[in-house]
Amino acid sequence: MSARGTIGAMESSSAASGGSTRREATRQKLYEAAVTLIAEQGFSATTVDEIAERAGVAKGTVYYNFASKSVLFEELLRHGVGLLTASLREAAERTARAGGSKVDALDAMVRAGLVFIDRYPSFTQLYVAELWRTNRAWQSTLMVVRQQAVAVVEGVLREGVDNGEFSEEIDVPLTAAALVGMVLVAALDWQSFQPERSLDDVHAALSRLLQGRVSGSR
Amino acid sequence: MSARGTIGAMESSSAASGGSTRREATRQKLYEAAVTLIAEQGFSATTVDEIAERAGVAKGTVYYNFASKSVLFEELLRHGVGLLTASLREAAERTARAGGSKVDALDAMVRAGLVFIDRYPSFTQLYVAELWRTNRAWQSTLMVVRQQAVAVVEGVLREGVDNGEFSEEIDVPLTAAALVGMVLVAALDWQSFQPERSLDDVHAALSRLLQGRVSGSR
DNA sequence: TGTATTGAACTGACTGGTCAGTTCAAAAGG
DNA sequence: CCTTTTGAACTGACCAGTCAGTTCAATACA
Repeated sequence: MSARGTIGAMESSSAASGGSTRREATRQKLYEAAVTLIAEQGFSATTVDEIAERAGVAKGTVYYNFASKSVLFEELLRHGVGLLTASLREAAERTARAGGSKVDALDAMVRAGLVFIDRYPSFTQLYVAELWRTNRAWQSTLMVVRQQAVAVVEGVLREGVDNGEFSEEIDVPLTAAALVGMVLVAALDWQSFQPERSLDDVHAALSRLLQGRVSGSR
Repeated sequence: MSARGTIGAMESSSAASGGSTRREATRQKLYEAAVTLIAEQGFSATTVDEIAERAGVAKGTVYYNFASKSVLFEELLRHGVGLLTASLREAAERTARAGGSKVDALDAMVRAGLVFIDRYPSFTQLYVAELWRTNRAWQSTLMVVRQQAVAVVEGVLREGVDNGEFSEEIDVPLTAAALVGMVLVAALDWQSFQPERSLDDVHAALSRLLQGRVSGSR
């Protein structure tokens, strides 16, 4: 229905390991249904019946394809963050190959982040909502997966410090977290409160902030 | 148990309007219990029985004091964000009175935000987790309350643009959201993953980022 | 002072409903 | 034929909200 993508388009590689295409297709529909419902309502408030209904599939099919509701959710998480990490890494490498600076790499990653959030807003919503919870079954999955994504940003920062482009005084992990937060919150606000704005627009505003071109007038 | 504060300590002013002290005290205990449980598990996964038990109160008491589970939650939200907004506003005014620049005001607000999150980590967690959900009963409460907080930051940015301290090209609402996000995510990460660090430490790192002292080496 | 009265605050067993997860025979699908 | 899907029925746990009854503390009264 929406023009937005669904987490996990990309396994055209179903030949390997013998996953049947039909099964993969219903799994896909289930992911898609689950991600939007859980983003809207939260995990506990979303029922398996709802997921099945939105996916246009019988309830039994859910349990034929996934061991439980939470397993379905965990696989969703792993899959989505995998996509994000790959996209960030690709952006960093692309600028590196083009001989760009580390600031350029950071900027490219900001854009990659925005593109991701634009494409998978529900997933992002759901991820943020769950990340800082404690006492949940999938806490560890979430931690692992978070570290993968943040590590890419940290890597670029560290390289920048090493080659003198960034100050030695910066706190790499904390700065990385802050940057991720900046993009995350700005993008979610963009989606929620001014969806008419273009990605370029948002990217430009964040670039400015990133490069300290805020203070100091025109 | 924890040294952390509870949302809403401060109504010692029970004399006015005849609010009984006893009732206020149990309300307080219920807030305290609810905020940590919901932060840990989410709204739907937290039962009223749990809240009552942790507050050391019978279930009926919850319903004597609040119309429903979600009303309890909404009042919690309103109360907590009220505290935050007041604190941000106070920080901005304090620097203004001391003749500080707008960057100083921003910096003071970053610190105020960190202090708040340090004091009420559960509340912050819960707030982030619910803010971007749609389809929820308290969506509108949340929006109102969010706008109050972000508006304070926007105000300072706008004044800075007006007096030439900030570039006219900055996008006020988006930059405000990005700044809030920066502090929020950095602070939550600090709490979750390196709680041993000092507030000053974290504040220094964010200041550096805020003032664009990241690129350009020592 | 001691005692009775009153209304607010609190209690916890109970109810009606919901939901995750199971099962299965039968029908596609390929 | 072998895999996958269907859909409906069922179970058992769990949970929000209710309500008749109890406690508390303040005030009135003797």
